[in-house]
Amino acid sequence: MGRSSQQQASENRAKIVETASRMFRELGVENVSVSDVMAANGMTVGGFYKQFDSKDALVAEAFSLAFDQSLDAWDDVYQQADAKAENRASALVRQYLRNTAAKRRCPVLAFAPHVINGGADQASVEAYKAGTKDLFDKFISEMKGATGGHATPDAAERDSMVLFAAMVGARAIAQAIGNAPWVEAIEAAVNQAAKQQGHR
Amino acid sequence: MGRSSQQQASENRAKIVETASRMFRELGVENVSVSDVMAANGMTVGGFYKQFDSKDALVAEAFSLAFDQSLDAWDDVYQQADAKAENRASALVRQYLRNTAAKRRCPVLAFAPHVINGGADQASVEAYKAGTKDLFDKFISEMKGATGGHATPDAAERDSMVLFAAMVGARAIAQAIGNAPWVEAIEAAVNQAAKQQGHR
DNA sequence: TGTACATCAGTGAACGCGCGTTCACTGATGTAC
DNA sequence: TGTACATCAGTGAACGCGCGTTCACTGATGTAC
Repeated sequence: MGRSSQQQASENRAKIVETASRMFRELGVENVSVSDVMAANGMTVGGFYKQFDSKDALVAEAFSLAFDQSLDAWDDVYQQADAKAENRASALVRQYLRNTAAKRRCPVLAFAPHVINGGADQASVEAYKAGTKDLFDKFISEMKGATGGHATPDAAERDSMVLFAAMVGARAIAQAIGNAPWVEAIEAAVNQAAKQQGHR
Repeated sequence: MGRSSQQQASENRAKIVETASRMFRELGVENVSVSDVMAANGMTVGGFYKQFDSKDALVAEAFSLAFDQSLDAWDDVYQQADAKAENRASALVRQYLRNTAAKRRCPVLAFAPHVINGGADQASVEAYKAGTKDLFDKFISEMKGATGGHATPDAAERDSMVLFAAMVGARAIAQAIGNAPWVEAIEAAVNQAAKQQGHR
């Protein structure tokens, strides 16, 4: 096991970021060690520091990747909704709430503990803030297309913001509580609100 | 420093739970060590295990206390709203979103990382689930008093659930992002929705 | 193109650190007479 | 009530463990001639 080629090293580096992004989303940053990430790629821990300055540096890159993937996933949902001539708000909310795959957890929620509790360095915090705002903007701007029956454009935008907060909140509660009738009722209510908002 | 009296020991135990509950809410369970809690009470770590079986046992008691305190705080908000003949939904949502004191963080959000990531034992998880459902029930049942202009009672209850999710989601985002215009816009939108829902 | 050497991606043991927990000990409190 | 002894709340050092990071080392890769 001597030196790897530059191309191989570059591929390994990219795989490490992808693996870390997935594991951080699934288990939380604090519950995934550098050794865990390296082992998941069939490598040992020492080599990590040839590619990254620190775990913090990996976290920042993993955050950015996760938000990019989420933005792409939202695009896909919108396109599928358009293809079926379906309400975009309803499709996105339904997909967001239905998504129980741990690997695809919403980065806004999955990374929040690391950001809130001061464990994240400046670059990671900025990646988190930028990524969260990008998702919010995508949600709000797409919702604007469905303002038809609203009293005013301002009212439509306010309703979109409430729906965004409700979508995130419902998912946060569902993740923490798990399957329970009252949680499913919240999810159903948010889905219903998304459906109605699109039709107004 | 020999043996303390039974009364003193009992008071110390209660203070430890109170301190732990406050620190867990403020900093997160994972970021507060048993030593931290004991030091905050002017004690050393060894004595902890004369009063508790484990950190997990303390966590479960601290969770229950935090939810009890939140329920009491919500009662206070309702009573103050009633005294001013103010909309209960609006008063609670405004207070919930305005509350930036770290010591009084919403336990639903503050404890979620510990529960979601598998760090919590069974007793703690059950205390969390029960406490969260209690807060939800208090919110929904009080909101039912304001169903006046709704199409159906079902629609009113659905709107209450959406508002609860939006309130929690808005607070989660605000805690993670901090002060930003778009976050304040979300909070304003949720406050507005609470005001309108009460009047319908 | 072939050769000699420098480079450096990856290895795996070791470091310091903080954590939850244990333990021998202390001495004031509680109890039996 | 007073005395002798057992109890046990709290002390503070120590344990094992996993973490992020460092380091001497390996040997295939990259480069200079």
